[in-house]
Amino acid sequence: MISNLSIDEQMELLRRGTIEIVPEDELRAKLVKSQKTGKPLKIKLGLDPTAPDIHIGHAVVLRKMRQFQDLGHEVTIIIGDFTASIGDPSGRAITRPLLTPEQITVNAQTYYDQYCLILDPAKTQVRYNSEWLRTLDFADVVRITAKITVARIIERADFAARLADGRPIGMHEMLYPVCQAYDSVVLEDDVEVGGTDQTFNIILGRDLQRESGLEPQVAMFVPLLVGLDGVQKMSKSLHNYIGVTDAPKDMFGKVMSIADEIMPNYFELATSVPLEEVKQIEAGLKDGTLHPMDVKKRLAREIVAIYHGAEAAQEAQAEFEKVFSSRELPTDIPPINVKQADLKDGKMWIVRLVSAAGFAPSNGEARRLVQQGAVSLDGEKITDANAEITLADGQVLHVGKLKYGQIRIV
RNA sequence: GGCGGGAUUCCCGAGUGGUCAAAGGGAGCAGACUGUAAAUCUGUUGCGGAACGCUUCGGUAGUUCGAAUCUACCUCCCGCCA
Repeated sequence: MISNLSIDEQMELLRRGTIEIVPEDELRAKLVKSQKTGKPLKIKLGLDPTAPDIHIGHAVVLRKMRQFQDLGHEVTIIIGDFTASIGDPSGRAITRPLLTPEQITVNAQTYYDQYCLILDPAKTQVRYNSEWLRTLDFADVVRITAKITVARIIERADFAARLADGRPIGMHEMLYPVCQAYDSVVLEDDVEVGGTDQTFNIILGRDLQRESGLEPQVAMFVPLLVGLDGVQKMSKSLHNYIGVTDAPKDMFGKVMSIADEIMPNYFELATSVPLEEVKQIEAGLKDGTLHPMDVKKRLAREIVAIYHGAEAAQEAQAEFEKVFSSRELPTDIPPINVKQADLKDGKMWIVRLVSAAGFAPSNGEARRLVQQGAVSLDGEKITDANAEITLADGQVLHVGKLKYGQIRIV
């Protein structure tokens, strides 16, 4: 059912959190046509099944897709299983390693499970681009690539940069945007949504559709969500992400660790808090009537609630306040199993305990942590790296700020 | 195909025979201060129950009392010319 909201209202909704819609009047025209004919628009989203975990940065795009679905349109997810064997050069300074078919299958399944948290499965179609790309023969490839010039390809920012710096570009990498553009030709989609790193690829899709006699897709760009470090884009490989399947308390904690300055950004991109309210919050932060920490707690609640529900969000906040504000022990402390056989007269070397608990990757690291005062047992700090500690069931080992474990002698 | 340049630790990057587990910066980790924010300060960042012990400077084989540093071959990358 196509929404009967006015086109202006729809545009208003869809514009939220986008950087650019190319071109905006074409989107409007498509919406008008769809409303008149009752025929839903086809919205395309390409996913590269490389990182098996979806984080709230990806969610920005997915949530935009969800809006389209709520307005009655249809989403097609393209799992780039074929293109993953090329490796998306987007934003990459170096050539990506290739994935095996097995990895791709596993990742694609994980993806599916995760984006169902955001999208409406009933209005989501999933296609694998190997379906059409694998069957092309070399003559087809020549015919397609003949429509694109080399100058056009190397004007792409990351290629240009690599060229200038003397870093290698594989010929196959130039084919990546071509494949993605060809997906749009096959799909005959109306709109493609993507992060700004997809600018070139999506625009190329427009060109190739036009060249192929189709009505070109509208390109919608959403900003890349900045990661927890506040500097680089959120990404799994940079370890600065919040996964959509993260436990509520982890999600909450991660949000609390972001820089104050990026809060408005997160409100706009990662929550459904009305834009007007976001503006008020921003103003409140500026004139000091709102305390940044309170605002951040609200933000954390909003985000956790999207993926785990409001109740879990409340609990996560309570737990957070308990552990970090009141400095009490967390509710659930994972056990550290210590074998009776590893004890000598009931004692264990502190360094071994820390590394055996998995709190340090090596004894050297564990030793350092002890010496730097990061380790305590039952609240008592241990700084002697040679200490032999008498262990008992139920003692709580605390390392650094975040790591807790409860001794269990087995 | 010809000629030239290059590969160092998580990243960048110094290091041209011993004083090199390898400067400096980034990033990370820990501590202090805090709001698990930022900023700042301090310490730390190959392994090892730690001994000047072991393993590391693209790979292999050498030269040498001694190699990240010299030689040969190999692999990969870059540039210019064709």
